[in-house]
Amino acid sequence: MKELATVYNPAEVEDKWFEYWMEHRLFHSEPDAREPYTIVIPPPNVTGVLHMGHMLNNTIQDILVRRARMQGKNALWVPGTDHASISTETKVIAKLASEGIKKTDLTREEFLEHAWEWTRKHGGIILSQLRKLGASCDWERTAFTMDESRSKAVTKVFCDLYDKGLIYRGLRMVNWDPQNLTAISDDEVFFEQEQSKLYYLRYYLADDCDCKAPAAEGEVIHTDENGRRYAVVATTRPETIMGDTAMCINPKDVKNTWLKGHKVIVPLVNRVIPVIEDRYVDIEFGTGCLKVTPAHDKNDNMLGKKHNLETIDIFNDDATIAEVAGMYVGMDRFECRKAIAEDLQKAGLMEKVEDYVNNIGLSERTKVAVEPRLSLQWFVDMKHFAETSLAPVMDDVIRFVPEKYKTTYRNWLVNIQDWCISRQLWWGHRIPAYYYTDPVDGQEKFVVAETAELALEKARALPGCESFTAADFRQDEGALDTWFSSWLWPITLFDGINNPGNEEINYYYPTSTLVTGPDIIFFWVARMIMAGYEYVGKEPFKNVYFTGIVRDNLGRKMSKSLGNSPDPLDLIAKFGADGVRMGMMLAAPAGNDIMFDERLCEQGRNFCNKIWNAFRLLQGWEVDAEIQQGEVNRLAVEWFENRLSIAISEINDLFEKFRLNEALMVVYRLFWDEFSSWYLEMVKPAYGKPIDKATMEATRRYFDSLLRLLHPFMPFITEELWQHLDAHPAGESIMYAQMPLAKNVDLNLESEVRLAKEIISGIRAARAKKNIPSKEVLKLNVIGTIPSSIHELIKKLANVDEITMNAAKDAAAASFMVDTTEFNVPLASAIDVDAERSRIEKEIKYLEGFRTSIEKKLANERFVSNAPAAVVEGERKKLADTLQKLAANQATLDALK
RNA sequence: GGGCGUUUAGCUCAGCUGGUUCAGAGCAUCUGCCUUACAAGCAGAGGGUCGGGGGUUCGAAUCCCUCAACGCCCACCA
Repeated sequence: MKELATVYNPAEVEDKWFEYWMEHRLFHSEPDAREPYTIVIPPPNVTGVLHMGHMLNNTIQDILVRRARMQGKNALWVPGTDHASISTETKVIAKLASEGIKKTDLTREEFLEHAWEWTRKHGGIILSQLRKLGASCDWERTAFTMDESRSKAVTKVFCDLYDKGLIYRGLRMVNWDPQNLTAISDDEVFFEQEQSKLYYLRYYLADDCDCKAPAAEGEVIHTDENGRRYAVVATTRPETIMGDTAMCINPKDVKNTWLKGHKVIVPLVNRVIPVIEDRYVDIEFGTGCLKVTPAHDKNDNMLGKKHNLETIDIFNDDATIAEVAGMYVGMDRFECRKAIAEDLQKAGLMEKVEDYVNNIGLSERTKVAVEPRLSLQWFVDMKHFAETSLAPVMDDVIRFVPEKYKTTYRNWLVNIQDWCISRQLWWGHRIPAYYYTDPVDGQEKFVVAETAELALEKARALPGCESFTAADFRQDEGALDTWFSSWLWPITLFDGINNPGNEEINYYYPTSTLVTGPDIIFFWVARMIMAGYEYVGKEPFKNVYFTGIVRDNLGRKMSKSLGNSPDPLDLIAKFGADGVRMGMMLAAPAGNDIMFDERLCEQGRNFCNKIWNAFRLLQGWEVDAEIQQGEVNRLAVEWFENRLSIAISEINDLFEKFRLNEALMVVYRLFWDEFSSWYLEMVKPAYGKPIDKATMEATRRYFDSLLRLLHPFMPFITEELWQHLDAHPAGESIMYAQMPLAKNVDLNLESEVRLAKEIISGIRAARAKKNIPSKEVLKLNVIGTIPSSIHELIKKLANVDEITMNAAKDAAAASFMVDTTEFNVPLASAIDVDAERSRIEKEIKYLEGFRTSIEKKLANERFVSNAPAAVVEGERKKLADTLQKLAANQATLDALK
């Protein structure tokens, strides 16, 4: 073996091993007799770039999948990308715009060609970045939500749900994105506070002449300088007055009873509208008068339906004022607001304007204010799905980690709204609805079918349509919401829609664990559960692990706009993939946000180096088969076996609870403290001396076990060293080495070595305090006894050449206590009597206080009678120990005087 | 407006159904060491009245009430 550098260099080994894993198809899985362990990747946007959120998410998935693989399961992690309908279309439009091409200049086919080109060019970048991280996905299975197989399934499901009556087409209020010119679902709208104005508008009575009755008690009647009466309406959107078709008051509103049964005139527009009454109106808000614009507000629309009001849609698709408005035509909605406000002012129709903070809905993608709009769209009836998908989560058939998200999930399901799935976009799965004009009644109708041919067939069966040809049909121009394909992901990856009951879906489904962010619990997680029960009759996954949000060290969310998100690839270049993985995981408490700091990666890198150097050490040892295993080595070997088992049990438990950061910390400390700082020091031969065979073999075995435990977290360095440790035939990998199992623990041995370690630390502390070099050999006097089995160990690690038990107290020695036993280290130089005395006095004071508190407790009749016997017994033992310690300290103090 | 969560050492977090000296870990800090695996290291040390207040209890970081700060989700009264 050639000499290894003193510093681990990740760049030299990472690509090499990834290629090795790929070359030998070690990530690949096929159904077999083993228990499956399946993870499907939350597909990142096909044209996206890897960010820290992906890093965290995918590191966790990789850890789970690698561990499962090493536990003998048939582990499969399926990668893929999402076509991200709106996001990608927006990007393509922007790219075309930069070339001076407008989407409207292109045909659907031309546009899609550009989009595919863009996808081919940028798609897969993110997947290759994941490889850098070491992601052990079965890359041969890489899927795309819009590839042939997935597309076919999406269309099939649409038709099936339509046939079942669970998908319908209807005119509904939807959230309209006037930039992308498409409807979006409720979940794609986010709200932001905005500093705006509340405009108070005058609505004159239309029939003022016959209602001059004096104001009744509590009435608030507005009258202008000419004695004409008017109502005042407060609105944030004066530009919608052209769409007003009523004014509404609360029937219980005393202020406004004088308006009942009258008609008012819409300012500027001069249209006469009725005053209606509805309890919906908040008496306290503004003046208690609400202008009703059924075409442009969800609640107004509800009122419109209830009171049979006319609906005037005054906006074009792009939220400019439409022809029907009759004024301000072509003007942008916000321009129009300004213009109208001015005109109202000039016309004396503006009572006042107040500053007002309100929440406005913005489109998640374009950040443009959403326009509530009546529109013919396709919806999924969610009531049915809500019924099937609530119980499994509440009953932990599907386990949510952390559990708190069960509540979130339930709240959403019980208030569920129908899902608007149509988008006026081209990039996506085209809606398989075909429109035609019915020759019988001349009405526009449609058929839903998987293909145009089937649609034609279906239509020909209808009366009067027997002679239809393809030319009589027009396919719906819209595409489906991206999530309408994502919700099938765990099924379509195994072809479970097109080919139900096939071998793969039967084997890999339900998948084991889904790792994703809580931000898409509704978009994706909930809907996958719905689709899972609908199409496979089983839950899509057994566990859902929700990761936190990655924040910077100031607690700010990492984002492109803030520029506080490091480029993951830069981090990998700097610290190595293993270092970055470890840095992320150290900071990722189960279910909480992670406060990421580059220094964590530094810690990861340092750890790699520690592992590397531990390997260099044992690699340098020479074995002499002739020499016998000494007492110290025998003890050390047995003891570390114990430590390993204890740690393995802890790790198993932590993994079960998805507390991966804590599991990592256990391995970290096992390797660094127990193995490197203690075990290796225990068995390390003197310089230039050989080591016995038994110890060497045990040590190599332990190192091997440690590498296995570490491998899920740090795949590269562990593979590199595992391959160095022993010669393996080509194609073998630590990836398939079995995870070590816990053995029975010898508690007696454990406590003996713990005692030895504390004594050694005591001696080292005495050295440090007295500035005694570690090379200087000392003696140890025990004022009492310790097991003889640990004498040699103490001598070796504390550099002591003689241990005397039952020794007399020596006032001139440095002293310390472990448990109730006192130890003296005789010193050549005089000790500082004053300092020593004051230290002991302090100790005595503390012990006295402690004693008093226990005595008080034991003197308390209610404690003794109420507390469990074991607790009382424990207190008695504590008291006895304390008294013993006090006596020892007092004796030392006396001797110093 | 409704719901959920967080608050423990300088930082990031553990502390389960109250009770073993329970106040812990890692990092950072300080002191001493270039000891022939590793200075990206070794050895040692210091550091917190567990957000505030009240209550239950023999006993509270842990249970209850209340207040405060921060964060997230849902709703969206014009």
